[in-house]
Amino acid sequence: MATVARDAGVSVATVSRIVNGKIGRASAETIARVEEAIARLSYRPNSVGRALRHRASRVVAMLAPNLDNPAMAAIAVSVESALRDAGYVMILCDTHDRAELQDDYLRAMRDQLVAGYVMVSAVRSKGLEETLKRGDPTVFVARRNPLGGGAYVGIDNRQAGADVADFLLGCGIERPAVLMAQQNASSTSERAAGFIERLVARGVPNDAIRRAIGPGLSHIEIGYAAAGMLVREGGWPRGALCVSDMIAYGAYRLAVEHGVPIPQRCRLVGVDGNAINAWIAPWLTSIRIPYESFGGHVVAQLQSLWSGVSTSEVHVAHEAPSAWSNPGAPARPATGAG
Amino acid sequence: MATVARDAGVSVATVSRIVNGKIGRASAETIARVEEAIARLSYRPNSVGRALRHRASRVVAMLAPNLDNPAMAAIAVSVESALRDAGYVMILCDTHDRAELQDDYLRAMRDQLVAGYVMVSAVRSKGLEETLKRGDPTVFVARRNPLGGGAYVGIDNRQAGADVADFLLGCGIERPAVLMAQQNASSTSERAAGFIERLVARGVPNDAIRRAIGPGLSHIEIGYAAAGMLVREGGWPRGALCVSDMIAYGAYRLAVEHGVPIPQRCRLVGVDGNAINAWIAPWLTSIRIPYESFGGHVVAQLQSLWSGVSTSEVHVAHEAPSAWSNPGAPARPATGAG
DNA sequence: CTGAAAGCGCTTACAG
DNA sequence: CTGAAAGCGCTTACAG
Repeated sequence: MATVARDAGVSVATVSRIVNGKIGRASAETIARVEEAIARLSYRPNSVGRALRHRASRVVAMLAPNLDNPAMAAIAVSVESALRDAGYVMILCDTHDRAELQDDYLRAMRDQLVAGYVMVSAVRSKGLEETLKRGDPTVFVARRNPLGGGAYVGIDNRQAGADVADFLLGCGIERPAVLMAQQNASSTSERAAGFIERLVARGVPNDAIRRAIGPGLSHIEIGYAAAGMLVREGGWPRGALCVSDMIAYGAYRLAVEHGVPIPQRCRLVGVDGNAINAWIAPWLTSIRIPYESFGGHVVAQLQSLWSGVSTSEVHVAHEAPSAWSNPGAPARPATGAG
Repeated sequence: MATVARDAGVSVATVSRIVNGKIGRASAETIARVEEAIARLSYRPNSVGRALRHRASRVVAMLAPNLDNPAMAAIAVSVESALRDAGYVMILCDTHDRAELQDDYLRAMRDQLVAGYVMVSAVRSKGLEETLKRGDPTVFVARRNPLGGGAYVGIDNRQAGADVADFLLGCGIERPAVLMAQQNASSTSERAAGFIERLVARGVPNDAIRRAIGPGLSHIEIGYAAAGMLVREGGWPRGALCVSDMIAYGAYRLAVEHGVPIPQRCRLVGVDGNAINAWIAPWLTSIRIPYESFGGHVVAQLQSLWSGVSTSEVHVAHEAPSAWSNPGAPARPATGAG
């Protein structure tokens, strides 16, 4: 910047103003000279100097568990792209769903003077509490703030669960089961709750709804284990809600091992609608969550926080349960007929 | 830091030295006092101030196309974790395989004073040329430097292709085909080349090897399209190399639509060995690339570059073609018997 | 309309 | 063994 200033015969203050578009009645001639110097020297403002001065960078931290999950990857892609359009870049932190790692990252990100935090499926932790208390701009995605309150982007999980209940009942499956995780996140437990509530409301006896709860953190293994428990304690159900697509994948593997045809013998309904399903999981019905639209909402929430506007939860609409459809064609909503 | 200094009754220079462990014969008493102050005030050094002074941050930029590809996600996870262990954080830039976006990011990352670049499947571009000319620490992953030279981490793609040729021949499939992408990356074109070379070397007439080349950027759609071309021009082959798992997924979809049983009627062999295959793609044989080990190699390469040591290419060993195996159990290498 | 100066948080020769 | 001072690249009240 000093070089540009010298080259253009002005002060660095002037260069700074012009670079930042703060040209309240600046002389057109000066502007031209400076811009010419900038171009000639191919000068680019240094983000770090700027960040130090502002005490905030144009970097946003995204903390997420396991990118291995296609749903997480989809969120990351979407948020990254939306941030970029808004002039920010994203540091990706893989927390593996572990509180200590989350806190390590939270600290490291603070040292980076990040402009905000995107917490995907955050877990409760000391550091999260402090971040929130400090008032740092934070938006929660997919899983609500475990400490309550705060900006949030996600679907109405209870409704999604209810939709699956309606769908399975509509398929003539009168005693569907539910496969879920032991470590309960708000999102998946709400799906299960909404599912069960609706079944009960429609006349299914509460104790006729079989619940299988798999241990661990990996949803795919949870699905495999939960399906195993379910089958051991009473055979394959005719249909089941898997609270995430990954859980459905795990259950599928067991079905293949048992030679149980899916979906003919047991209809599995997942939640996420991973893009890959349309290619290699013709057997899966899933509630699609439009993760590709999450980025825009997350950035809007952040911008509200930055400008001091209070934010509320954003509920993105999910889609009806649907299965296999033609590539390129719009998703074919499954009719109740199964 | 000034606060800590005041609190401990020393200068900021002293605090800085102690924070950075530069305690050449420092008085133990001073150290204790400073550390106590640091703890009391829960002081943490500011990365941005540090970066400005050093003119280099502890941030590494990773530029990758489409995280939607599980292989890319696996690389991102691995690199992120290895960087973290080395005290760095990772900015993730999704280039969508487009040169202009890659250049935008390269510029933005330079402004961030990133310590290095991890280019996953980079494309040739002006900005890449400049970055390299400038001598910025850069390591290429999966796809070689399109401009030649440079640090690289990946498998021996030619050998992988040859292995698939041996495998298919060993299955008694005498006229296997190959499905590949039009936009040729070094990695996938080397796989195809190694495959064909080996087939020819083992007596398959060159013009008996059917090659299907799909257009576009999305490997899954490339696979679908390429399979379509292949089938239209001579029916389903008895076996094929798909130069990536995603391409195999695309081909699989067409097979399902055609009612062609995979692998009985047509054995598909992919490359990547995505973790998900073991759960929902029992029909796929794949060469597994141990992406989980890439992070360590990438960081080692970067550290060499930082310390001015010249680096060479790192070739990670891939695994033999294998299919469906028990979860938790070691991958069962497929025998030639099919 | 523009410049001089202070300061964001840190590090590092240079003195002492 | 430790401190005063300069400087990394930028922004912004304050003067003029």
